[in-house]
This record gives sequence, structure tokens and C-alpha cells, in this order.
Amino acid sequence: MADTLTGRRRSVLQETRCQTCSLSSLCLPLALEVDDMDQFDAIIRRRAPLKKGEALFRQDTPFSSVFAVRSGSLKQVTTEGSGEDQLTNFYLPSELVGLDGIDEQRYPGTVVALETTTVCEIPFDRLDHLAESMPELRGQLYRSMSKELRDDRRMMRLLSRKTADQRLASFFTSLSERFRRRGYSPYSFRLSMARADIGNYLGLAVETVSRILGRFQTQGLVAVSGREVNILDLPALTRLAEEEGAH
Amino acid sequence: MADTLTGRRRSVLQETRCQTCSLSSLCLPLALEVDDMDQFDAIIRRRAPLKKGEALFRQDTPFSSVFAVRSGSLKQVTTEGSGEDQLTNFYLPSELVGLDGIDEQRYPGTVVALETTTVCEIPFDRLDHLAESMPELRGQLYRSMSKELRDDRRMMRLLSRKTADQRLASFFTSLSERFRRRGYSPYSFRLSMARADIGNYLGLAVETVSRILGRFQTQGLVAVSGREVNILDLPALTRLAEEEGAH
DNA sequence: TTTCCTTCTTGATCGTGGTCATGGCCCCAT
DNA sequence: ATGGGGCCATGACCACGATCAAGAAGGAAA
Repeated sequence: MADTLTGRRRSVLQETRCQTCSLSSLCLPLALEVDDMDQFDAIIRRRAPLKKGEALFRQDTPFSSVFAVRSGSLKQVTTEGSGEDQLTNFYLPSELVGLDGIDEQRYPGTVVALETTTVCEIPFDRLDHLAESMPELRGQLYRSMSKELRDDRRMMRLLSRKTADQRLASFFTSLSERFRRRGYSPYSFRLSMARADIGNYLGLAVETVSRILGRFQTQGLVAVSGREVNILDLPALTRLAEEEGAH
Repeated sequence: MADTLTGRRRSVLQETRCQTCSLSSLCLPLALEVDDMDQFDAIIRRRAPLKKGEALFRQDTPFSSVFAVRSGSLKQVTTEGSGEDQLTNFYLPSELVGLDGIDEQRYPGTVVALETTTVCEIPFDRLDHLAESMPELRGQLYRSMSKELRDDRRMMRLLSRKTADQRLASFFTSLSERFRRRGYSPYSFRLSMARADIGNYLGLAVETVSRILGRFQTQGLVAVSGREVNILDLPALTRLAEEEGAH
């Protein structure tokens, strides 16, 4: 009894329930009724915040859970054979991490916090069990995976058809849009990742990222100071990002 | 009654039941018991074969079904804004087409047959309904999507880190492996796609594809004649495909 | 503070692969 | 058989972005 009370008090203090979470309109349980959300809530495991640089999980370790980002941000990095790392994704609050591990029951990449980050752990077998009786949850799970597929295709287009300038422009407009949807300013934000991460993600050398950032600055598209970004001309940036091909 | 008989006779003649399908060990219902497979079978819609160049569905049309390839092959092409097309995938028998349309309820690309091709249409709402009571089917659906996510990540790595030679080598080894899994020769096969398709898919100009194919030939890695391919040194090709970076 | 190390910027040079241009080939229709 | 058109191969040239190199700025710990 004492335990239960302590448990409840702690969870309220940490605002760890889905119903009070500010991300609930974007996150997995978005379509659930109150009762269902309570059930969903009950399978979530809270975790101590990850410090910058800490790994949420490592490549090739057994898959057991997916994770919803609650605050902070992460990057997913895959190492293959003798080759160097490939950064395949950045994750922001409300996004689901680990879905690509279901198939082989191992995580295909290491996921690392870019800053202090908290996540909700969702054991996959229990999630699937709930999904059996909650069509809305099932639908939301399909949609999350489907959306990630679409985003991947967009990334392939970027990598195979866009110039370096267009890649950077796409990167900024995409980030801007993601911040907007989460209620933050779409014009002013702080990058949690290093230039090297951006380059790796976009298929560019760090030097190229630096150079183009400089050029964007002189063109009055953005104002960058370290990791602080101000988008000055979003329409122009969007145009640049969307016009494809070499010229 | 007459209708039922006719229906049953037709389906037997066309070998259109999952239980008699040679792909059943690779396809969606792979984990199902006999009874479940019959239920699954009942929601499948058979389709007249697509002729070369015909579209299975077009970009931005409403999503309603996913499709399992029964024979032949297809390509998925996305057109965006003013830009040119981007070929995002080739589909071979047993593979599932259309999963990236769930999220927005519209197909994000046009899918076109590369040769005479037959598919099984699986209405998604009925599939989901079945999945509710068949955990194995649900699992297989997750796995299909998860696998596609992993393949996409591999493609991103190819596009952002590999040289033209390594891309072509990867393309051949991947095709070879896919044929092998389907019971065909991994060494000798016919490409159903044009050079231009390969180039578009791999992020290379057609001319580059031609040139490198020529080089592979003189290096004794493959023998290519038109669309007929003979892989002569698979180990070397695999090594080339896997060693990443510029050198 | 000072130090040390990581991160970022800027410059110079070079190479891969894109672009443009031409010609051959294969397949199909008439 | 004879064009015609898509598909493919090869050559010449050039540009984008990688690589190499050096130095400046930022940030954490003593």
C-alpha cells in the first residue's frame, strides 16, 4: 500500500503519465480513449534521463522495446563491416525509436543522446498484446512505420538527386517544420548535433557543411552562430530545397 | 451455387490459392496455420496480369490495398514538384508493395510493371481486421515493414558513402541474393529494368552505369550481354560492395 | 584563469562522376 | 527488307564537392 502511494506520487511529480504529457497529441497513444490510454500507460517503463553522448541501445543487441522520445534528441548510427559510421536518423520528442529492429530482433544501429534526453520505454511484446484489442493503437503503429518509410524515401531522393546547397536547405526546412509541429519556434532554434553529424547524415564532408552555412549567411537566408540558428528567409530556403536537379 | 462452383474452379485453375502458391514460404501468410491461411486467402483479390509498362497504382491516388507480387517485377517511382522522377524501389515476387501509403492514405509513388506481372491484392482494412485475431499475421506485417525500413537504411548508406563501382556491385550482389532466396540461380539472370532505371535507383547517370558495367566485364567480374547477366566472381563483387568509403 | 581538446572555419588542390555529343545496336512495325 | 525509335556504349570536357592542411574559436576541467 505504501509502495503504491509512493509510486503514484512519484509518477505525478515526474509528470510521467501519458494523459498529462504535452506530447500526447503527437505520440503513439494519440487516438486512444481515456480507459485505453490508462492501459497503455501501464506498460510504459520510465527511464532515468540519458546524458549527452550516452547510448539508449547499441547495434546488434537484442530487440525488446521501442522508445518514444519525451524530451531532448538522439541520433541513430550504423556501423557496417570495415566501413565508417552512417548516421541514418535524428529523433525529436514524440518520435518512435527502434522500429527497424522488429524484423531481425536486433537493433540495426546504435542510438545516442545528443543532449540530456528522456524517453519512454515501450516493451514491444506488451505493445503488440495491447494492439490486439485496440484498433486505434494498431493503426497508429502502422502509421508510424509507414511514415518512417515515406521519410526514408524522401531521404533517398535527397541523397541521390540534390546538390549540397539543396541538402542543407532541406535539412533546415525539415527541422523548422518539425519544431513548428511541436509548438516551438520554426524560425529560431538550437542545433543539438555537431556539424560532423549533419554532414554524415546528409552525405557531405564537414567542410562542405561549414562552407555552405557561410554562404547561406551571406545570402541572408539564415543567421548562424555556433549551434544557434535563426531562419531569416524560410520561403527562399523552401524554394531552394524543393527545386531539384543540378540547376 | 453455380457461382460458387465457377469461382472455385477458376481459382484452382489459376492456382491462386495461397496454400498452393510456391511463394508461401516467403510471403505474408508464411506463419499461418491451415485454417488461418484459408481465411487470409478469402480476402485476397486476384487481378488480371499487368502488361509491361502498366501501372499498378498511381502516385497520390487513395490508398486501399497492399499488393503481394506473385510473378514478374515492378518499380516504384516518385515525382516531386518540378523535379524529375526518383526510382525508390524494385519489387520481386513475394514482396509487399504499398506499405508506405498507410500513413497518408495515399500512395506516395507510382508503381509500374517492368514485365508481365501478376499480383495479389490485399485490401488493407480487411487485412487489419484479420490481424486482430491472428498474432502471427500481425507479426509478419510488422516484420515486413521493419525489413523495408532496414533496407532503406542500407540504401541511404549506399547513396551517401559508396562510389559508383561499389553501388553497382551492391546492386548485383543484392539481386543475386534475392534470386537465390526465391529458388532461382544467383549467378545467371535477366534484368527486367533498363540501364536508366538502374542509374536512377543508384543515383548515377546512365552513362556511368554503362561504363562501369564495361569495366566489370573487362575485370572478369560479370559477363553482361544486353539484359542478360552472368556473375563470374561473386566473392570479388561482394568484397567490392562491402568495402566502403572512397578507398 | 590557463590549458587542452574538440569543434568549426577557411583556403588550395584534385578526382569522381555528371553533362554533352555522337554513333552503334536491337527490336518492332510496316 | 527497310526505316524508325528506344536503348546502350564510348569519348571529351568540366564542375561539384572531397581531401589535405592549417588555424581560430569554443568549452570543459584543473
